[in-house]
Amino acid sequence: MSESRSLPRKTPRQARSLATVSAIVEAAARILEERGHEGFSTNAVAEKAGVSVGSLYQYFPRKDALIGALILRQTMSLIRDAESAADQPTGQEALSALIAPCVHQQLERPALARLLDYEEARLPLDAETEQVKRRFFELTRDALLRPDMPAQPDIDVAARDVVAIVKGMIDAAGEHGEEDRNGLTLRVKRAVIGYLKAGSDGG
Amino acid sequence: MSESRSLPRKTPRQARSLATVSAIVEAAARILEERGHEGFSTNAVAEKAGVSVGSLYQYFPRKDALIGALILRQTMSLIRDAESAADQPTGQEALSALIAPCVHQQLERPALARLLDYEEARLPLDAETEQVKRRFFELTRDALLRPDMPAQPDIDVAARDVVAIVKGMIDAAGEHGEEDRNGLTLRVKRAVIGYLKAGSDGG
Amino acid sequence: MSESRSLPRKTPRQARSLATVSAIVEAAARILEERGHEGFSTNAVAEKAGVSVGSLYQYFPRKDALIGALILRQTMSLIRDAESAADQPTGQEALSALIAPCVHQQLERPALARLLDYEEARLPLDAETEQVKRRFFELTRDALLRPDMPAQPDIDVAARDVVAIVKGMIDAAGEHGEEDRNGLTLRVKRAVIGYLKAGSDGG
Amino acid sequence: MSESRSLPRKTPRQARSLATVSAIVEAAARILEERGHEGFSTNAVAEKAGVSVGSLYQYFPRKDALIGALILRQTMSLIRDAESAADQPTGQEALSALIAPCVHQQLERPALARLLDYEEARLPLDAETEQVKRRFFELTRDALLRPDMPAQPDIDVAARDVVAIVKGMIDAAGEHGEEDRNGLTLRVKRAVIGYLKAGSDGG
DNA sequence: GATGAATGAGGCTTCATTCAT
DNA sequence: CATGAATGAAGCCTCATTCAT
Repeated sequence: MSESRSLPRKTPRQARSLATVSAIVEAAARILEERGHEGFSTNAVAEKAGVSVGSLYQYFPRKDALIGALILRQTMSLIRDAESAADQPTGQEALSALIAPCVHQQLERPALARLLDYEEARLPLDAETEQVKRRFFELTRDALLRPDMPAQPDIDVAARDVVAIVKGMIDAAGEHGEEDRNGLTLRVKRAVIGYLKAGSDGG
Repeated sequence: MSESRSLPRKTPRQARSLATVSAIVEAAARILEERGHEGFSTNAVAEKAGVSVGSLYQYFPRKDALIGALILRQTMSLIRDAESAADQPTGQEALSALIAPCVHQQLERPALARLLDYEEARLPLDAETEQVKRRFFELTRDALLRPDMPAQPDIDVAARDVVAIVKGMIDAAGEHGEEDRNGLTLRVKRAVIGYLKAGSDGG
Repeated sequence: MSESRSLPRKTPRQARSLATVSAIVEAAARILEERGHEGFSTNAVAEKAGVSVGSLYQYFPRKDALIGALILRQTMSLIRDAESAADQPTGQEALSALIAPCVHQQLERPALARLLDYEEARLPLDAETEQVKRRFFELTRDALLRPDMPAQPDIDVAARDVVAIVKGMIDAAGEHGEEDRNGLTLRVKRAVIGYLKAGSDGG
Repeated sequence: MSESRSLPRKTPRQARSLATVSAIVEAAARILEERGHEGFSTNAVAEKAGVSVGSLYQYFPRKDALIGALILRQTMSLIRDAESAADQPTGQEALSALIAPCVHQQLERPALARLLDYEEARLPLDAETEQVKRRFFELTRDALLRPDMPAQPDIDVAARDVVAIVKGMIDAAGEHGEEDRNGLTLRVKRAVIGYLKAGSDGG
């Protein structure tokens, strides 16, 4: 609905266009990582993608749309992995299935993750992205409602807090250059469980 | 003592200039809040501060120095309040004394806090700021070492995680428009305690 | 081949841009002549060239590059004419063939010549310009080595002095508003011959 | 008459002021040498002179006046030494007495000399400076009129050419980093004599 | 007279965006 | 559709000059 902000101005029909679009998006990611916000210019992205600026503007009506597309790409990639949480037998396992992809994505490209985080807060996101993000929240909420999880007085607040804890810890780890994904995943899960337990008995 | 990045290029000698400097810093804060990064221009800051750009550059050698000064100001303000943690009889109370000022600062000016957070990661901080930040970390570490706190296998990791949890939760709250400071403080503390307990018995 | 200081940042591929580039260079020359260093601004040059500043910066990465290109243009123009010196049968004629183009260029646009002279000393020249200048020196040296020229104890010193004398006299003439090119050429040649004769017999 | 351009706005009566003025002028010289035109700012000069900008403007109404004063200082210093030419018994000796101070001044501070040369051409000089320069020209003319000098068809043209030759050679030497003053003086004299001889017999 | 804080016009340069080819 | 030259508003920053203290 507010598509003008981040969706490609024209949905690519041909394979070539698809390839172009994803080359551009990946180039955007790389420029962002390598040069930060300061060096993130449409010309730089086009050059790295091996296309002309004109072509870039064929698919992305404005600079922000590039970031929007990037956010969508990363968020969808995250949710694809996180969906498996729904299939886990226990809450504990569901939680792990949620945290692991987050850790993975953050430590895979920490600089990118951090920058996109910032952008997510700044930019008006398009409907699709919002929906994907909502889905992640729901998965979290559902995991917390599993029978093996400590009961929470307010499940929405709990879910929000859990997401915040996960985000906060993982982000700090990325910034700190941490590389032990399993260790980090464990610590994050421990924190979440600790929070849930502490909250279940009236806090 | 002096750091090219964020310290005033000229230490103000006259009363007039002291006023100018703080007017500029506060103007920078306001512009950042109201217009975000995009609208944060030296001219805008100077105008809002009621001085000329020239004056601004008399005290801040480059645009980034404004942000640096702002970060220092906020960090020092935080630490001033947080120092009381050292005087608390118990770890529990020390923890509260640490969390409360964080919550206060974040909810007081959420947009500003979030933007400065981003800048802290991006900018090379001057020595003074680094030291103040280290001090906050030490206060946290000391609190966790109190006898009434669950013992941690690695105190530094624990302290870092605690800081990350606090930051993550408070930041999310600010973004979400939360206003109940006491409630938030309690939830954060609960999360921290939960994490510490979960961590003390080997996870 | 490429030199960051004065070569166009982008080699023009289309006919359009070739025209743009030379329009810019000529505009630079004119602005320099009409307004001197003080009035030599990129905006002024762009305006006089009838293009936008952006276009100017598309081809010249910095202001100095404009001057560099101008120096190269003038030096190449000079050498093109001076090359005929190599074909002259006698040293006397070769000398004339060297001096005449210098006089021509200086009196054609005296203000420009003088300013560029100053810039040549100030700016780091790119490889191509250096080479062209070296070529001029070699032509001079070769002329002095002809059999009809008085033998010199140190041919390099002699060549350098001759170039200095020529430059000094012509520059002064330009500054003085002299217009009689033939007269000037003769006087300069006389000075050079006088110097060479005086130097040949041990000084 | 056109005093506004370079004379101190107020003639210093007190010893202290005199000291201040010459400190400023020398500071100007140093800044010019060390940082060239680009770094030559009134603030830099004031700082190096150890006075405030305000004080500088007390004595020099505008930036150019600094350069004007510097030119005057150097020119007067030159003429002071060159005056001895008038006392020499022969033209040959008078010529040497003229050339030597030029060589001295140029090689003493080559960068400064070259920059001032450029300024002399650019700036409207005040009456006093003009007069001092004229005096140098007269000394040269008189030397050429001595009986032991080759007769010249046009004495003014000859004097101008001689000055140009001297300037050209000495300047090139300074630029080239030459340090042998005696050798240079001899070569310059040889060139001048050569020119004069060549000119005396109708070319 | 001296000081140095303040001014603000103006110069350099970038970069999102358009559009002729 | 692709290209890349062109645009020009806008941002950063300097520095000659003034003036209140």
